[in-house]
Amino acid sequence: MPVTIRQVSEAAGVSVATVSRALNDSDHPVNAETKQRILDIAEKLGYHPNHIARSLRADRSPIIGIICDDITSPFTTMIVRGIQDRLKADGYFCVVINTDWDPIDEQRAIKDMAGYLIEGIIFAETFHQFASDELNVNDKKCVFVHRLFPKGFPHSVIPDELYGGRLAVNHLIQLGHRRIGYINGSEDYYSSEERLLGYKTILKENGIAFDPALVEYGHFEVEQGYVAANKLLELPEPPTAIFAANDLMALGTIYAAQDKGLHLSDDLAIVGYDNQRIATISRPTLTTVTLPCFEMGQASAELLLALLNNEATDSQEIKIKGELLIRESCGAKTKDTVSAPKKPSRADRFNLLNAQNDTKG
Amino acid sequence: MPVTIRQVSEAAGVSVATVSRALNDSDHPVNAETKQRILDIAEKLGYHPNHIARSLRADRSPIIGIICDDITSPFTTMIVRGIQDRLKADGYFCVVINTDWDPIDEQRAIKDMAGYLIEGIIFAETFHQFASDELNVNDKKCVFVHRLFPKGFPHSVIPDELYGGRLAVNHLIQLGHRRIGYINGSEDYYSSEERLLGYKTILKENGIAFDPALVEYGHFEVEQGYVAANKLLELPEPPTAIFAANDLMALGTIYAAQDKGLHLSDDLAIVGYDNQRIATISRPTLTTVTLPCFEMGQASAELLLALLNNEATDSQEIKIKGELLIRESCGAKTKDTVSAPKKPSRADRFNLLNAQNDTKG
DNA sequence: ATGAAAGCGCTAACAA
DNA sequence: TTGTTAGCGCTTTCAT
Repeated sequence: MPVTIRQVSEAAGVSVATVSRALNDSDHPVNAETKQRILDIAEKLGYHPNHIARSLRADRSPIIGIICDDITSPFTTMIVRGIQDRLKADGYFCVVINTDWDPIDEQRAIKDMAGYLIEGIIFAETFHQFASDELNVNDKKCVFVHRLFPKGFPHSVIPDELYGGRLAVNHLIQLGHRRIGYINGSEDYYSSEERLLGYKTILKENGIAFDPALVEYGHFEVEQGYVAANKLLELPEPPTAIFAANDLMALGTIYAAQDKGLHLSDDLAIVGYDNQRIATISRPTLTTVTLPCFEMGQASAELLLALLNNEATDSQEIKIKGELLIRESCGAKTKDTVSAPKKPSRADRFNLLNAQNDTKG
Repeated sequence: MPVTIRQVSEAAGVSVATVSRALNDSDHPVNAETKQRILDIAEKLGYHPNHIARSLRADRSPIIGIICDDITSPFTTMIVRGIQDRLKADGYFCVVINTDWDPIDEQRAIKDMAGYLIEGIIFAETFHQFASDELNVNDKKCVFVHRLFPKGFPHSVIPDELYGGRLAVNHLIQLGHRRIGYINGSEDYYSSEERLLGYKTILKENGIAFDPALVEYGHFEVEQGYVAANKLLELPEPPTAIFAANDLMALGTIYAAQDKGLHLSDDLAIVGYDNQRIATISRPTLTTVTLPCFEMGQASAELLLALLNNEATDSQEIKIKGELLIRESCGAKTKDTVSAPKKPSRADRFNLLNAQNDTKG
């Protein structure tokens, strides 16, 4: 049976109110000695506050809900981690619910969370926009990170796609390329439009004419990158560099170039996007623009905290910039290659020492 | 302001007790008509139960804690998803806490969770074993999935490593290979020992003598697979097939073979382990043994639920079997290659229809 | 079949 | 500076 505030009060010979005040650094004055004694006794008795009782009293609980379609998506995972890290610093728990793209599920999740007096909800990479009614009813504070933005919910965090497109293409231009192909993402995506805009503007700023023939589209899979790259490489005047809208299509581009007997990165330079694991282990390793998911998660948590404190009540759309990671695929100087031995992680080192019963595989 | 049971009772002209009974399908008899009326009114008023109040009363909350080192590790993510899915079916929320390999953090996490009247904790891939005191103090029910097993906590779920090793090597033997190299994981890991045992037993069962020269070790990185594969391929009598303890080292093996001008999979067959994303996009795609993380997560949730119902009180170590996925790297027949176009996921299809404001990238 | 009321652990308004 | 007490929303015992 857990120790309660009452038991502490009896042990200390004071009232529960005094104990509560001492334990919570209340504004209400408490004698310093008494306070210390209470703290000691609480410690000795192994007292833990009952958050449930506290929440019932306060009509709010230190839990934030994260609703996503599937935490298993690598981007979502990183966003969730960013949120958790930021909120942990403020003492919040995170409840994560997957909806598997089912708006009905999402509605139920919102209801359930409301029943738990959850203070706010972050929607992370959930690509549908039907659950708004439920949200309005329960008028929770909420933030949307990297997803569709329903009307009337003005607090969101997204990556700066235009900037990312500029970063990638600028790098190729700086390396001397003038004829640069672009394998864009699906045609009507926000990200695709923005990155294409970045591609166009940076070309223009460098006095390079935009050639529509150099733009292909794919839906973010290796094979589609392969097909698109083949089209580009078979143009009468093929590009000397290709920017792909994600690392998987960049890998498809590598395969296409290999099949044509091109030498990477002399005959063809490639820049990817996302900085997924594949970018660090492909041959050549991929120069790529990061999709700053962790930072986006942190920013969304930060924004939610501001909302909970009734700051930042006006509409806010925060854009997070990614960065360019230079690896081998453009031939630029780099130290980050597959043949460089990796420094073992903290976990690895621990495992090496304590692996007797270990099941890591 | 959320609707309470009191408001429903007033609207229905009955006592709160009756409402509570009606709402909870209580054993206590309630007039059928009255019950229906209460249900209707609750529905109309938009009543949601306040879980916090309910938990305070019941002295337990429908929340399960998941403690892991880092949810960002792909295996951990899948385990967590498996847990969530299984527990969702029973109406539990999951709170996920990352400890970043810090045992102090883990202890604090356990304390915090206890304060939330959490019913049980699942430790998923946390590779240290210091937090046991805290656990004992709070005597929560707990299950360990794919991690170190502290003494005295007998409920665990792990992959069947021996079986996995047998699966991989058996496949190679069936394809006619007699000289099979093995790039094992770090030497003192449980998984390494078990898989090596699988390798040895299946060889023996097929009348193939064990040759220690065919076994190398690496710490699960591409580069270490590359180095180990080179050693094996430079033996006086090199293997015709190599089994690598994870997909990354299998990729290193592909690179080593390529650098030696070997043709995959005619000159060298390769089997990996884990079925990570890379296995589906490498060239050749990797035949691999799955690490059944999702299923392990489900099983651990199942086990915890049994514990909470006071079933399964005796010691239990559940082993989950992976399966062999046949792709290109052994030359066995397969339909699963990189050039096969992928069927768009449900999410993808949705996005194609609703991508106006989409930020996917 | 229904209701009244106690009480889960805590905080805060009010009293002393 | 400390104590007393009401009450958060709910379930359940006891009474009717």
